[in-house]
Amino acid sequence: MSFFNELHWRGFVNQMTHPELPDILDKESVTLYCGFDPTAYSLHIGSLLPIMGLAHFQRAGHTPIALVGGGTGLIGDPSGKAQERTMLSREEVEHNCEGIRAQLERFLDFKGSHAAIMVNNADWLCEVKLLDFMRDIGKFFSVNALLNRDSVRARLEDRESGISFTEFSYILLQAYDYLYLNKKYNCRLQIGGADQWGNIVSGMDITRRLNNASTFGLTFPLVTKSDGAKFGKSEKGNIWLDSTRTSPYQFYQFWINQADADVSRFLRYFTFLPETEILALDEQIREAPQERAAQKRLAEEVTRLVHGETALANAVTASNAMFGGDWTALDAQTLLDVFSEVPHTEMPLETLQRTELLNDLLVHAEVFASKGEARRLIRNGGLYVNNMRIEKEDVTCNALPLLAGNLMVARIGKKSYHLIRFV
RNA sequence: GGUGGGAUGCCCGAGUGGCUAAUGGGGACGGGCUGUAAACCCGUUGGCUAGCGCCUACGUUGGUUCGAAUCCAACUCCCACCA
Repeated sequence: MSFFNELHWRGFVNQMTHPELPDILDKESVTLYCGFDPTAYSLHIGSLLPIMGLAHFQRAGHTPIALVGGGTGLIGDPSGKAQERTMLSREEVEHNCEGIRAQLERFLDFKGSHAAIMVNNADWLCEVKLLDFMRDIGKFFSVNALLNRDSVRARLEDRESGISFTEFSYILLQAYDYLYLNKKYNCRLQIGGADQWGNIVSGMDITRRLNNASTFGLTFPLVTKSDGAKFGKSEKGNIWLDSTRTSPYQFYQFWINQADADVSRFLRYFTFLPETEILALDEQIREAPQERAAQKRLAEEVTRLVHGETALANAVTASNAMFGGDWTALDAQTLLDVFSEVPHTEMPLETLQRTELLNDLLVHAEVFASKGEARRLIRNGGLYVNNMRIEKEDVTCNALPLLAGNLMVARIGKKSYHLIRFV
């Protein structure tokens, strides 16, 4: 399969600027770039598709440039944003850049003949002189055209939020990036999410005029879910790539829980598995959906890619223990490992001895916000301690044996665990 | 600036003197079924209490009344129409 056909088959192609782009990509080695906003210290899985995109290009012999938006991040891209954003301080942006730069480095190969390049647009955007910029770049942008852009027009029509000149001018900066990278690295392709189309086209336009170079653009689709909910969010918030924000266990669980209707698409997007293997997994989902072979494989591949082999192994062990396995006989260290992901309270052993009712203890450990809540849950049959369902509301603490001498594991419902450790 | 309307529990939204911790819907949580799914069914959804019950709550502050989310007054904020 040709490289472009593979991209297409995987569903990476939303729009492209030239119909001849597939040919060029199959015949020549191209330098391309994709930008990442430093809105936080970590990327979340919304950035995973463009990252995979860059990696695919590199594997096919093209040279990827990962651009960290240290300059544009000071302004803020209005694309797809209903409201003016709060500006981040220079220090925050700089700090965020360091974080996402370190993450991006894990996905690309910075050695070899098509070594990836990492750049930060603060390096050139911060050097540009205002009047030069307005004369050299601004002259080529028609305000009439800018006003017609979706991202701008939506904000103009909404009198409540409006748009500041700062965000209005954002597109010029991103266009300038393309111009700069074209000149310096002969970068000829920009890729990005579907919302980046306008920014990409503007960059191509200015590059054609000023560098007299013909360049290309390609966008990826917006990742959607079959139930209409936003991809990449759990009830607890964003799924981050940083293991301190979203633990490898939670990350693994996020993928395990994807719907049958989505998993095939996500395997194409977020793994490097070859077509034959993905088609085989599609088949298994049809034949034996209850096995969830595709979800397991998806979770395994993506967790390994983002967090590495060891973290994956731990996530799998913890998952197996929490869903089905009998962990009550495990020794203290293994228990602590398995439950290292779950909320966890330490309290003195004497608190246990002084507290009579289990309810009071669990409220004390902040497993429940109030005794009423605890009672309600027990009444509904949703509380388990050390893997045993609590049947009565007035169970006393001393009726329950501790695990490994000093541990108590409370479970609410099927999935929510809390570890209490007595010291 | 003028005139009208509104503010209720996580959200929407009923209630217009006692039967109202407050109908209903959504969401959330739990149970059942199942595949750690979807759909569906059931339950729970202010605090303390084993329970009787007690306390706190209907924008804020006062008032009328045996009794107020409900009536009155002032204040704060929102919305609509007019200028």
